[in-house]
Amino acid sequence: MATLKSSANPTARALIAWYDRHHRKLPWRTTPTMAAKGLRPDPYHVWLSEVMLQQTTVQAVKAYFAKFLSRWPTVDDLAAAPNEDVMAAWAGLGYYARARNLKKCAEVVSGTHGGVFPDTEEGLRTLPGIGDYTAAAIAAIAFDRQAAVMDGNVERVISRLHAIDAPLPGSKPEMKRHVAAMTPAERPGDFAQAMMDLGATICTPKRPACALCPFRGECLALEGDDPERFPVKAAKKEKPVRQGAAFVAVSGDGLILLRRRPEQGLLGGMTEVPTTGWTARMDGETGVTAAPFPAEWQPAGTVTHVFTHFELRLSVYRAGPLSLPSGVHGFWEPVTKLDGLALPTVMKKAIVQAIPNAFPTNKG
DNA sequence: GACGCGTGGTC
DNA sequence: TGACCAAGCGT
Repeated sequence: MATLKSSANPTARALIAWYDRHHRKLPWRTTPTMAAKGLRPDPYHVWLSEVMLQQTTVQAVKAYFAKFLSRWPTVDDLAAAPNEDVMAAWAGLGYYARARNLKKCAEVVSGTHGGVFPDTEEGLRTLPGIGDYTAAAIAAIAFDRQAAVMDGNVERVISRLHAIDAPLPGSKPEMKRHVAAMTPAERPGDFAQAMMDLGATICTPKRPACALCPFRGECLALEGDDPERFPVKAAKKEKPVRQGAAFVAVSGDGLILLRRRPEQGLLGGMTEVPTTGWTARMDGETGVTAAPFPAEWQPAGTVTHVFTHFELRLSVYRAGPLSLPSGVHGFWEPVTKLDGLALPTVMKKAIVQAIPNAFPTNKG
């Protein structure tokens, strides 16, 4: 793993030297040694990991990455998979539009590009679910392109390095210019991953380990003695509380009533138990009177779940064992086979509230 | 440019 | 313990 040529800027050289010693070993990566020899990671692996990592921690992604690769070893396999299988495999990871776009993207790459990913930032940028960050990351990491990669980690590093007082997201273009100016022609993929590793392990949001940082001699935020002040961000809005009811109906032979949510919007395309609308106030029609069918609905407690932009308090009602009512919208599934379904976490919570042992393999 | 969009970990 | 945050994207 040769250090960068002296023609590269000294900041990038210092970072790459740090990365060669301290890089994280992750399942979707090749080592710097391999990268330096020109060995590239599989673009399918890079793409899959990058999409999963959007707003999601490395720890949470690892198991999902392994499961997807095991089940769909190539982009063609994923393209050929049923939507429902992909949504079920993604269940629990959140931001389900990513899974819908993942499937669409696989279909385009497999059907239109012969199973080969575009090898430029511009080409990648046209694919579903691939935005500015992901296009640059795949281009740099998988195809050795000199692309400026900027995610939340990089924003933090850059904002501190230059002590940028202007708040995000307005300051993004300025930061992007700094990243582009730093990015070397040699090993741009390792440079990008090094910036992100630095942000994740040294230049952390709280209590950064500045003494160990390869930029400690040139960091303006450290010089100003308060690195934690950066990045400056616009104030965020407070989260409203919404309320609703969820109905867990179980038949005499152990079937539970489920529905599929609309493709668009919150939890789009995922499976749910019947619920009322989720509104600011619990009034009139939003209570037990809005059950999917008449039955002796018993209160089973409440579940609280925090989404990105609101907090949900669900009153859970249970009915059963009962004989299957007719004319009910939805489908009935064995309570013993819920694990294979596309149930988002909030719905698992509601089901567990009514049926404590519904997911015996999970904590509960 | 602002908003909608999940979840689990951390302190 | 509640607030913050994590390899953002689409509209």
